[in-house]
Amino acid sequence: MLTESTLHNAPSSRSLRHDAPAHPYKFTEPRAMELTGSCMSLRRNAEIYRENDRIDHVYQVISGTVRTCRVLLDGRRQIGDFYLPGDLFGMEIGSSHTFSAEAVNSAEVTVFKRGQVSTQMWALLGRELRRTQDHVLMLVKTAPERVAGFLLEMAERIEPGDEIELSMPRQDIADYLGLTIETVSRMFTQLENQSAIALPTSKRIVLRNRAALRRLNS
Amino acid sequence: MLTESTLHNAPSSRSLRHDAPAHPYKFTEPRAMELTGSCMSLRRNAEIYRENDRIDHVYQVISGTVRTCRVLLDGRRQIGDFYLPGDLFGMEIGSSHTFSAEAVNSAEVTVFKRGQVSTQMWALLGRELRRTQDHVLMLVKTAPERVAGFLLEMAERIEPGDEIELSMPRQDIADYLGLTIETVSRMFTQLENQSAIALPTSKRIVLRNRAALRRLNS
DNA sequence: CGACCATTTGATATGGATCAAGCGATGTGG
DNA sequence: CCACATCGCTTGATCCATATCAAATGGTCG
Repeated sequence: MLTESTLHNAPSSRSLRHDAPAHPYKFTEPRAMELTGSCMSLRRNAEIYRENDRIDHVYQVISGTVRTCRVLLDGRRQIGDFYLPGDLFGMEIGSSHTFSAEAVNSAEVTVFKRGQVSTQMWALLGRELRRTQDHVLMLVKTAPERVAGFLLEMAERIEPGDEIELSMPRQDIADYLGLTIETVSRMFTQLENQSAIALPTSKRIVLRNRAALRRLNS
Repeated sequence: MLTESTLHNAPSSRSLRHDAPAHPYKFTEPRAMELTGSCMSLRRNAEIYRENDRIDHVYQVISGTVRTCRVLLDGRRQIGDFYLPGDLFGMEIGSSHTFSAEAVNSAEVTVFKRGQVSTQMWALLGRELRRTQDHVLMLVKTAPERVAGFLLEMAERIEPGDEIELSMPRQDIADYLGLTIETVSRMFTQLENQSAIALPTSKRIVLRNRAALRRLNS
């Protein structure tokens, strides 16, 4: 089984990206070091791997949140998925990644050579497929449905409780749901007005009426 | 390797569906028989398997086209993918299907027990994941981009030539792209006006300017 | 021919994007 | 400690792409 290495490596500060497109995806952060079997500490927006990089590792989130994404020529960004503590990611097929992976905020990640997790590969790939299929379904729904679905999904993944802490900023949610930040924000306040949720702070969400959210989620 | 059985079975006419939702998904067709290792002949819109059915087979398209889909409560339908001759489908993880599979038009399909293709499972699953990821990316684009992308994708899968025969009706294309038939139709005529394509008939498409399509596809 | 279905075309409505401004928290320097 | 810039989020006003509603066209099969 997977074990967590005790090694800790500060992210290297080599290979800064100055070529990032303008629109919403414009970070200029150090690229994370790739040390097999070790635990990497990542700063906000640090890259773990990049689109087109060779695939030869699998990663596990120890703390924080990781996102995978692809950027279109014109700067539109699509977030493939969010990975929370315990989740494995980096599982793609072929010789190179079609997504890049980045830390949403400070995070720790354990890196494995693919061979080390070969017995889990099957389950991993299946989980990935299932989630991507659900993502497709989400993208054909209306804005309130997508946001309600997102909240239910996060609630389910984080805790059994009714209060959740969204680790990602609005822009990430928007890029995951194929909406704009303004629309995401409006949907949140709309849900709040319907008292389906409460927003003690912008990142903290209380699910006050799951049934209403499920109804929206259609 | 996979071999094509010579057995031919007419689709059974048991288990007609009368409970189908109203909106665009309203077929009332016989459900296909499931005979292991055999070659099934399917009529238009015949079901091959249904959402929530137990997963225990893998299928290969011999002739015709197959679509996988999911239907939301309110009747909105999402097509997961189209499968053309030679393609394997039915590959999902878990105990039951999250999609149903149906013949787009008359089709022949060979059925295998999962064990028979276990060595291909890995590649299959990977291909499926990759295509689903591309589908997600497609769904965040604009209507002209989606349609251009769809045509390029089909052209690539069918032949090296510049003329393609779309086996599926506009409604299926619309449900695949998350658009309406009207919008799909308008995009076709728009592409025709830009002489990026020609439409000798509504199902036959000549790619007259792939570069223009690729530019749109962004 | 005439019924039926798929597709196209046209007119209008609308959900979400875009553009622009306001607001609240956090941090920095004087 | 307080101006004041900065950043992420929210709110408002307007616009536009695509949906919706409705009708015309065309193709197929009896």
